Amino acid sequence: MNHTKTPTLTDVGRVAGVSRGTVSNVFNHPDLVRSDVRERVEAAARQLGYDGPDPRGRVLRNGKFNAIGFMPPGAYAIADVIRSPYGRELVLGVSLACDEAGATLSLVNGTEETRTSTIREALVDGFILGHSVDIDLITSAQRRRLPFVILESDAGPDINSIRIDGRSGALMAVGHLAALGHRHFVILSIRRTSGPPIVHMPGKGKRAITAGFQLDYERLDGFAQGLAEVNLSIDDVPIIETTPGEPSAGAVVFDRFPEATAILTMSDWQAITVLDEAVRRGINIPEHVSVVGFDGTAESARTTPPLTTVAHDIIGKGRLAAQMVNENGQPRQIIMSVELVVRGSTGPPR
Amino acid sequence: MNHTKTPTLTDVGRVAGVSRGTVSNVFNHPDLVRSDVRERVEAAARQLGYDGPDPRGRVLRNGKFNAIGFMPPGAYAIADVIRSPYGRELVLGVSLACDEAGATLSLVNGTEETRTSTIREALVDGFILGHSVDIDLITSAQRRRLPFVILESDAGPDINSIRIDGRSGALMAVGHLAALGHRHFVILSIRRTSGPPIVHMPGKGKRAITAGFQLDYERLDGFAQGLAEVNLSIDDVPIIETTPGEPSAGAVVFDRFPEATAILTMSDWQAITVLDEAVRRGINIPEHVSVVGFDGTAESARTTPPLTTVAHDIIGKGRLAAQMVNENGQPRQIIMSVELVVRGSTGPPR
DNA sequence: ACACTTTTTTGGAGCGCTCCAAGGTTATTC
DNA sequence: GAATAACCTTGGAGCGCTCCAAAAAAGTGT
Repeated sequence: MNHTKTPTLTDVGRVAGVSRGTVSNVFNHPDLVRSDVRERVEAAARQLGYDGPDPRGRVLRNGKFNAIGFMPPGAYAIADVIRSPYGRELVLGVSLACDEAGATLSLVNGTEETRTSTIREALVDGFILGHSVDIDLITSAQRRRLPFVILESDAGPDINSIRIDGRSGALMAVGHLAALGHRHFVILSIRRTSGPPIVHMPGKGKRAITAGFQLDYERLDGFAQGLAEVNLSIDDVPIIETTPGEPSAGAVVFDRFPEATAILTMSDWQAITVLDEAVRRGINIPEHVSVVGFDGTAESARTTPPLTTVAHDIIGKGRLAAQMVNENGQPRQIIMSVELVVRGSTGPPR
Repeated sequence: MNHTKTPTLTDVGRVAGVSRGTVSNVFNHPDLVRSDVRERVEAAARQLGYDGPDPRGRVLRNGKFNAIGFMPPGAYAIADVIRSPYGRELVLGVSLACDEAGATLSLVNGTEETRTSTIREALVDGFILGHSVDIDLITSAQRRRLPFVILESDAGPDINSIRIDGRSGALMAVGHLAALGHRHFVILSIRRTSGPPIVHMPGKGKRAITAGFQLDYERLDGFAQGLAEVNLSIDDVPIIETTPGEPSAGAVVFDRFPEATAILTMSDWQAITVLDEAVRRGINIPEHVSVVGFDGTAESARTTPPLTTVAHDIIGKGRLAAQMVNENGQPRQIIMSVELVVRGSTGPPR
């Protein structure tokens, strides 16, 4: 146990008989320093156990952290992001871009209350904010005068955002199923609060939205439009609001709506839990019921049967988000296209 | 675009007619400040667009980042960690502990060359180092005088480490298969460099280890011991060194070693790729061949059939690692127990 | 050996903050 | 209304560093 305080540039300089500035140069601009001096300094550093300039001082002086922060939306924690097939693919993309830029990726958590102070205090040069329009968060981020990008929300022309064309995706999903002949749908929408699935029986008006994000409304809109195109009304379709990954989602669908032949979801994860429940019950997919996922995660290709899903380039989205933060240019609003990937989980109705 | 420089505590103080220290108190110890003064300061802050003390100054003054760093081992990048079922579960555990401690989780990348400088410069109060015994990295971390934990490597009594009892796990895996009657094994060991699977035909001596980590040797040892207990020699067992996730692993096994009835792996991910290949070929598991995974990831329970695997509490390990870093107490070496979870991927030989 | 150029080294300034001892103010008590 | 206690505010010190203008040293040419 060594209780002397950790050495600083000045200490090393004293031992080596040079000034603080020279020691700094040895570590940051070695070519500026005569080689014998450099060696003397290095020897002194070694002797003192000095391992290079303390990042704290450097950060204050340079004004940069060389890190970008990723903050999950709403009530989600980083752990939820990692658990989710979509979330981890997104983070993967971000991490790739950080890697390329030589930056660190900080995963910052924030409960509802601490969120804004986290934004204020995070040691980052910019932020990626998960799909959230929380106005407080945005003003907080703006105050900090750091570049940031919002995912899956359009916050106006002054704010960087990247989102997918979820409405078209939803439309394509319905179109595909309708073309196969389906008339009996169930929609799994995303519950943004914690708790068991909420079943919204057919009925008029805005249902299924306890506290939705923009992407939820868009997809629901797309579903509605797609249904309208085949002379069905979303008002006649049951909507189940469920947390992705919630294992009981499938059970609710099969128990409550046995007549449904097609299940529309808003995430692959939801679709996967439905598939899991189908296996448990010996229900054949797609013979008995068709299932469509959303996002096109890597997992969607590996299920049995592989999932038909509305895919987009999640990794690319994460990567682009990180690049936008790093570049810190004019605000852009990017809408990424989606693609219906038809695989084995959809077929004609029974 | 506002080109005046960002305001500081002093600026706010000047506008509010109080000292820098009082402004600091308003943000950090509001209870110490008379309420009318506090309001005046808050008004001034609002007017100037000051959003609280700059973290840069705070960090230098306080000496803490309130963050811990996670660095993947060897040549792996953060992206690889997130891709791997094991890795992401580990990070999940770390993130849970960080969340509890109100700390940020920094995912720090480092190529072979930049690794040590990354350690030197990362804005963290401590590190979790992936399963690696790289001595340079350890000295680097020690130099920085920050607490750190190494996973899956014992680096001596002065260094925090957490590892599982992989040898016993491997032993149990072999024991289980032998008890079922298996005599024809193939081992999938982990290739730590990139590239296609390397097949090591039966033969004496240390095979299958291009550049192994401690955990690789331990598990191989456990396999050897288990085989010896049923009068088999690991020297007679083919060993295939393969990167987890490498999709061709299964093909190599089935093509080259059709006589094998039991496949031992060192990770669930490897086992899962074998299962995938079996599906592709119409090979029934476990009727035709038994497969054992390693680690007991969440994924292992969801395969078809569910995977028999040597499980341990990965999330708990990540969480504990983060706690050890945060607590910064006496160095400890922790060995976590493993458990053989028998599921559907193992059965009697054909 | 001197003037001049080039290469190295120096140390002050300042990044923005929090701590803390000391001084100032207000409230309470007798 | 003075003495005492409780509460607030102040501003110097210092965290460790990098930048930069200027000084010093080394090199070059005549």
